[in-house]
Amino acid sequence: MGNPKYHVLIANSDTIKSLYYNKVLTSGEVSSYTGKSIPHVIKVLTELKNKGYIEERGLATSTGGRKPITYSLVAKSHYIVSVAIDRHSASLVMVDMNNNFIGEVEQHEFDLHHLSADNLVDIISAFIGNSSVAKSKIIGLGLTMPGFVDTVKGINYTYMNLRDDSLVDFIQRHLHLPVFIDNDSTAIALAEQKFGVAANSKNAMVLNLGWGIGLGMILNDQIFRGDNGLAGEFSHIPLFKNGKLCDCGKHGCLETEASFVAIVANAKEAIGNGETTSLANYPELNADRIIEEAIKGDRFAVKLISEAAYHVGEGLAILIHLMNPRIILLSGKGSVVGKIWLAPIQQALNEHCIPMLTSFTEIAISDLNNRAQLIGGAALVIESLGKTFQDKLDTLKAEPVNQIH
Amino acid sequence: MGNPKYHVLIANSDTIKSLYYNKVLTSGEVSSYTGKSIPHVIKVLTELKNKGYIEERGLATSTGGRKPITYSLVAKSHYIVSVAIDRHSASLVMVDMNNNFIGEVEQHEFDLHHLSADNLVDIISAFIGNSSVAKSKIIGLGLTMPGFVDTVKGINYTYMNLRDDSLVDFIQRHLHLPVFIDNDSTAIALAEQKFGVAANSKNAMVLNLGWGIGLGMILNDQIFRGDNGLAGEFSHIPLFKNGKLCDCGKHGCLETEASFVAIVANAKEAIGNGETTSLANYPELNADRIIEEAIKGDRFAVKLISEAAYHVGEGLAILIHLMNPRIILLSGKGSVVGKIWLAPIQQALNEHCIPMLTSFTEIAISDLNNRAQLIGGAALVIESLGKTFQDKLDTLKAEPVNQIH
DNA sequence: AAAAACTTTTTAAAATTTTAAAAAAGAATT
DNA sequence: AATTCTTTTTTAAAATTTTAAAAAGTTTTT
Repeated sequence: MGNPKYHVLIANSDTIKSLYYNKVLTSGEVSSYTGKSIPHVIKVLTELKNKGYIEERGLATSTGGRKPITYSLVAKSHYIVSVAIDRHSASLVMVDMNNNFIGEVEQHEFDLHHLSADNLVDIISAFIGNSSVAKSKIIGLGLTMPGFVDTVKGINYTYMNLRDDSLVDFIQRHLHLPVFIDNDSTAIALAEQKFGVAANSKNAMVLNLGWGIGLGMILNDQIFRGDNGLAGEFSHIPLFKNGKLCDCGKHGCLETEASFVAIVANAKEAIGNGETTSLANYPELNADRIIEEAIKGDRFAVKLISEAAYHVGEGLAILIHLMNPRIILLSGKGSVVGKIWLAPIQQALNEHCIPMLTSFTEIAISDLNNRAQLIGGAALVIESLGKTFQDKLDTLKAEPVNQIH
Repeated sequence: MGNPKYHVLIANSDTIKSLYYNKVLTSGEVSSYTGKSIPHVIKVLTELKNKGYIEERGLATSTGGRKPITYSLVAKSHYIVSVAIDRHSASLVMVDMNNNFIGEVEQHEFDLHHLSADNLVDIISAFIGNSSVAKSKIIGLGLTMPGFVDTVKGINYTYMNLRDDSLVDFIQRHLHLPVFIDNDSTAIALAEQKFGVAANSKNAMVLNLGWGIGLGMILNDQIFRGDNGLAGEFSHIPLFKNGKLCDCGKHGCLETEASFVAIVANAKEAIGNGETTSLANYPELNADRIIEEAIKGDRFAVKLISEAAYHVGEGLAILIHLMNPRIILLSGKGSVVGKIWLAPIQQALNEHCIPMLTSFTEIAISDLNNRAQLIGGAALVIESLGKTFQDKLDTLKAEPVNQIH
């Protein structure tokens, strides 16, 4: 069964993680991240260096003493495949051990409802085959997508639900690679926690402003997924008595007033009533077009987003009362026009929150934007190094992973 | 500085905690709770036994092998003072190391808005003085109360806010005991996690059904307090467009429809309109009277609670979408009539939740009832053993705790 | 009743990890 | 330029903790 790279990565997972998330660290810094003593950390670093996993990166500056040696992971020693799926497309990218994207992000368009697990395996297989990276250097695949995802069982109850089989097991069998799955919004939160604006926040709410409004949560420095991985259904909290039917079958979900689902519906209705806007020029409207026109300055597009933003703020007021987060971070594709969301959200919070609570919570805009989900998918694989990864290899003993190499 | 009892308790805090929460354990069980090997655990247990902290409790049964020795904490080796405050009273009790209440629970009535820190110190001081327990055997005091509580700074922003001083530091200086403070609902959640129905739930929402509706959260097996200890303001989530003014200054809080605040207001209004109910016999109505009459079977009292319960259910529907808890536990004084709350809550969830989510969440009723907060206060002291306790002793070095002994 | 099977406890050796002190390297000060 | 101070790295000893094997105690089976 044994591929030695896994043993080394798993046995030293805390050190590997700290270097992956921080790029360049001194032995002292690794010591504080891992909670181990410096002599011990230096022993581990030396061993990892000798095995080719990490390399020295020169001396750091000092304020009056010996300059510390810095270390980082050897970027091209291993790779991770990140597959980010949304309701209408998949993005695939190869990520190296310094969290760099290798080559172009590959895009595929489809309707997620009609995507089969076979289709997906073919897409990923071809991507890996066409890449410049030897398959033996790939340590795993991070698959992130909307829906009710059980990360432990490897099942997405909403999409590609295989009944008798787990989606993750299915893909693993065909690709002979360890595969890890997570919800798209959770992946975005993970990316923001490790590489984004939420990096130093013990408690953060990360909004995925997309077709719906996803929510990824960082609580007590941990990603929170709920008891079955189904937490963060912000889009479907029952908030309005508007009678509007939601995709989920209920009425009055936040999504019916506050997401691009609502924005597009409102746009179409207003255009039908003769609203003068550049949006009227498009035969078919979607989130991307409205975002584009809002950036160009179309007043009506901005107004539509602002109205939705106020309703998002009403939902966030609830969230703040319940969770008392350090930061609420606007991320996902809609955050490209983050500034438009900001003022109405703040307005809603002023009206609906206890002032003491809002005073402790900052509202911020992501700088990872549409790369967040892909970064999160790769981080998901790194994050699972350690016990989760070992358990996966153990369960795959009978049917070994990576036997092709 | 040193009182040796603290050193032993702190150095072996994981073992002490596992025994306090589980009463009687074998070495193997302590090993799995603490994550240490059996030879190591046995060494620790032997040492604690020799020092008089724990004792053997005979052999446990076996299904075909050597019977394991069981251990528990020596009940009378040390004590904890638990002080549970609500809006109108304080309860004090002495708790031994087996989580037994020693002597009677002492009650004091007041309006919390008019209680000063000096008053409180006097009450606690007299209670300790009148108790049968030697002060040197008391390891600490757990103070639990409503309001915005910062457990780290030891401040309650809502009540007894001393401006230039922290409430906890103030009490410590006067009692010469380590003091730990927490929000009432959080304490109840802690009690339910360690000794109640939520004991085996990784994720639990514990409702404190009282004058307001408090919420204590257990997430990923940890008590969650938010970034500043202000999480769980379930009572004040803005949910209704009813225009009703809430104590907090906002309109339409959950509390305005779903708590005993609302129940009492609705009762008074209906009685004014001639409603026939045994509640009409009371000159002054409060939560306790309505609960009493509901238990006796007064139909109107039951109807009032049921209406409030439905609105609580509307709030819980939001909570389930956000948190995907394993269990929602009805606790606090209102849970004495838990069955009355249950059906309307379930009804609201059926109407407002995605069925997949409700299928994973159980609604249950506490069996700790009004003892929960006191148990939680004592558990708070035990839970802080380890780093938190050590930090407290360190900051008190200059002004030593327990120097009186 | 003796043997076998099983579980817990004890013992001893091995490993991991930390502490403390010394050495090395660089910056600041005289 | 030499000295002093600071920080990092290395070394060696001490401690903690685990692993593996043996011993002890109970129950089940023969």
